[in-house]
Amino acid sequence: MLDGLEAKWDATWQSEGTYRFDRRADRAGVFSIDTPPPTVSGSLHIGHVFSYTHTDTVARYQRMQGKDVYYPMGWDDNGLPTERRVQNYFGVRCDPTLAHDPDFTPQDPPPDKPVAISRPNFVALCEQLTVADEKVFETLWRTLGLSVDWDLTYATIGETARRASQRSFLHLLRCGHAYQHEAPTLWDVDFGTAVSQAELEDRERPGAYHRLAFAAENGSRVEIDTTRPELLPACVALVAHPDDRRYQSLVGTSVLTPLFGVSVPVVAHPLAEPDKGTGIAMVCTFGDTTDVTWWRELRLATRTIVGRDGRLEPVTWGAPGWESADPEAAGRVYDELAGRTVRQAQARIVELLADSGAMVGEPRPITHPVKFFEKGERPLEIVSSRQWFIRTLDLRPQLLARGDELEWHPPYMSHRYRSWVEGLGSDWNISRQRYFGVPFPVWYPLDAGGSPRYDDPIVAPEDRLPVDPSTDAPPGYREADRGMPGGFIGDPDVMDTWATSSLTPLIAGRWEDDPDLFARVFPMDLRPQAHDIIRTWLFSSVVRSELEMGCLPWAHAAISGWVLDPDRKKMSKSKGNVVTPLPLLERHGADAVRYWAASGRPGTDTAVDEGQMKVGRRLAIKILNASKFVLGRLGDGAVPGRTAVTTPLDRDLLVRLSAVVAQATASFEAFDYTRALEVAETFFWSFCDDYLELVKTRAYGAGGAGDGLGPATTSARATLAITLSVVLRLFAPFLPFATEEAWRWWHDGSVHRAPWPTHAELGDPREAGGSAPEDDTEAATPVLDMAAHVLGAVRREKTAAKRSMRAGVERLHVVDTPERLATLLQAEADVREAGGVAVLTTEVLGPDPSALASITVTLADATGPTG
RNA sequence: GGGCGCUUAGCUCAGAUGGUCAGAGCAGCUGGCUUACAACCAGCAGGCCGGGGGUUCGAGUCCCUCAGCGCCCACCA
Repeated sequence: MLDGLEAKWDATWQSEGTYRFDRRADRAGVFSIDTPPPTVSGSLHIGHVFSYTHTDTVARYQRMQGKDVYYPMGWDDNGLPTERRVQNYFGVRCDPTLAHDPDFTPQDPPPDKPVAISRPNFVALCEQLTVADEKVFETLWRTLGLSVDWDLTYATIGETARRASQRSFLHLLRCGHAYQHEAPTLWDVDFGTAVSQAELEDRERPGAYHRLAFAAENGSRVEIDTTRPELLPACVALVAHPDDRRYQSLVGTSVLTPLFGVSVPVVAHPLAEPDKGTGIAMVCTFGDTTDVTWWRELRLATRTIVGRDGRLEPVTWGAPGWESADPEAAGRVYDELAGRTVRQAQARIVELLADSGAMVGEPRPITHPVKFFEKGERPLEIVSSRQWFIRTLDLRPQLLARGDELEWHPPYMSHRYRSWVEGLGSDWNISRQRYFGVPFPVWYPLDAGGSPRYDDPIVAPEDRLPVDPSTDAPPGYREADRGMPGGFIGDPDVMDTWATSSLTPLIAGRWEDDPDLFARVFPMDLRPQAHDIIRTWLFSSVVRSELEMGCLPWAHAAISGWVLDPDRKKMSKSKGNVVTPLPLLERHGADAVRYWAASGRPGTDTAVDEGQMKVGRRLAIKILNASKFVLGRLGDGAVPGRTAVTTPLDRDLLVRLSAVVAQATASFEAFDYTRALEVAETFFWSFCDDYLELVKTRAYGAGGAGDGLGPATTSARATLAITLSVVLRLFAPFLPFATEEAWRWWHDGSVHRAPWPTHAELGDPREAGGSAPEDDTEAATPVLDMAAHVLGAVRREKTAAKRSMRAGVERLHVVDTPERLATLLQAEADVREAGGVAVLTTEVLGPDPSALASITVTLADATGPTG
């Protein structure tokens, strides 16, 4: 019954342009969504389906509310994940020193040993592969029924995105918000690139304290603890807390490093922790970020030894900056270390220290947090390099204010943003020493000696963007001048992937490329995203919008949770517990999977639950069945309207439905799609179980034939039609396929373009029936509740007697208050029909306070009555 | 070390501003081929709302505290 609906309606929606953005609306009439561009080089997993469904329910709701929904789809294809995938897929590696080869084609099958190719060739392969990946994603999204306008797609490596990234960078450069700086940089030696604070993660790693003895001027020994003895040659000071009495007399003096005999000052700084190790620490250039702080604030010397490849670089002991009490001895020791990785060097220097007697005791193993690039496998090193930065530290007050201004769903997610902004330690490093990314649109002139003048960059003209300085020549130069003395070189770096992703509100809105469109969609209404990238994507987007536009990029941030595996464990490739969505979609259908996704509340981590999907599938089937049934009762004539609803039971149902509409609407306005689904579902099941059973017969019409229908029948038919229409629309955001199918059985257009139901549309059915409009507050026991109550008693009795639901009831005797009995009698005929009751008698509850209401059911052809 | 969230029937979870709030759905059990629906329907059973203390006439619902679980952040000596 459900099978095949996905393909059928996807094709119809596409051909009818159901989700096409129509740019006639002004900003107030538009609901714009800054859709997260999924990383296409990653594998599809169920988490994508989860959060994108959340957004889609909101998009569909807004569309039905009459908003022109701007719902584009981006593909995040720039950056490291794509590079890695291309290297493996084609068996290539990028060598930026090579020239572009226009005739290059990748080998098939890929060679065992990677072929070195130029950056333009490499980028072309990246583009080729991502296009194929994007097709796979689009197919999945369309199967899932995302109401995206598929004419509005962009890629983060695409021309629009490159132009926007470069243009914004040039703006920042002009205003001084971007700057270039040679400084200690967190460096991944395997990827050969700098990384930013946002891409770090701490991992607990085993290490060891090594206690080393330095020689003080007075001949005594000063002992420090270090986990990185291999950095001893890079030691530039010892540091203690200013209040630490043990070391106060040493501060201001110098000590000699063991093995290398370098004289280093003993200094004081409040960051030194008296109870950590011996309370006095060795400062190296650079072992960790605290070293950088000390080095910068105390203006210490610079002696760097770790190179970009993670190995110790050669050093000339005795040369300026490398003075030693015994340069020859220092040189001999250092020769043992140079060229080794930090790990190898550590093993060797520990032996040398032990032999020299400078090691105090044995190394003491500990575990401690070590900084890693989140995608990396080796601890980060800190090396000195030239990088581009965006000033974020100075911006903190504005960023905090913007965070308060943004409406967070759920609200507590704002804490993560706040704590991130408050904890910022450095400006945002946006340059990466990689290849598949947006290049910096600058060149550097070469002086007569062929050295680049970095402080005098040549900036690309904005009307030429996007440019690639590795293949394009700057204004006033010819390509032949590249690399020649007096010529130029291009900036070799590309931007951090977040430097582009942070502009998605601008890129998706076609900022400056299409100012008319941009004015209609920006600032966007909604940024949906997961909570793990608040510090990266959300944060950086706020930064860029603040600097570029001086406002928030969106009004609302809807933060979705993660999908956990069925055992509630976080899914990860390494654990092998990643759930792929396609088999689930095939097994249960898109509506069913969407139902499961929508049952995950905003911000809540949710486990994959096929049981929920089965429930969703059942609901979708029920909707089709109930629709078929209702439509079958409506007869051939015109469907009567709301004014035909006169029967108390029917009016009661619509009152209840009106409340459901109000709740669902309020929930959607608060981005609580789960609640909206819940209230619709609860109503729908009771509608099927009780109301449909009660009016089944009446809706047929007594004599059946044509024009002789009584008002009771007309009332039932009107109620059924109105309710079905409203219910289908309430479910449309969640189950777009089943609702569309049922809707088109009796409508021409799409349910997804139908107006969202309103209270006004349902009206006040009491009023329509001409009775007691003031009755609202004193509804007493609604007719439907009373009828369902009695019907339930009849069912219970039949079940207890192990009889069929079709079994007749000889006599039904109800004892209750006069008010409740009166309510019941308003639906007497329906109750009797639904229960198969021959005789219904009532008895008013006596004044005796101990008297109890009761229902006595006497089954036909059966034994003992009970109550 | 700081912050945030969670702890309610076997399972997954609802329970605004404290007073029909002890709920739903799965699973379980008992029945029924009821002319919309057997991938269905009807019914039943199920919990001292993590522990302790407090505020209140009254607390899953507010405050304090303890214990687990999860996540985010943090300067690697």
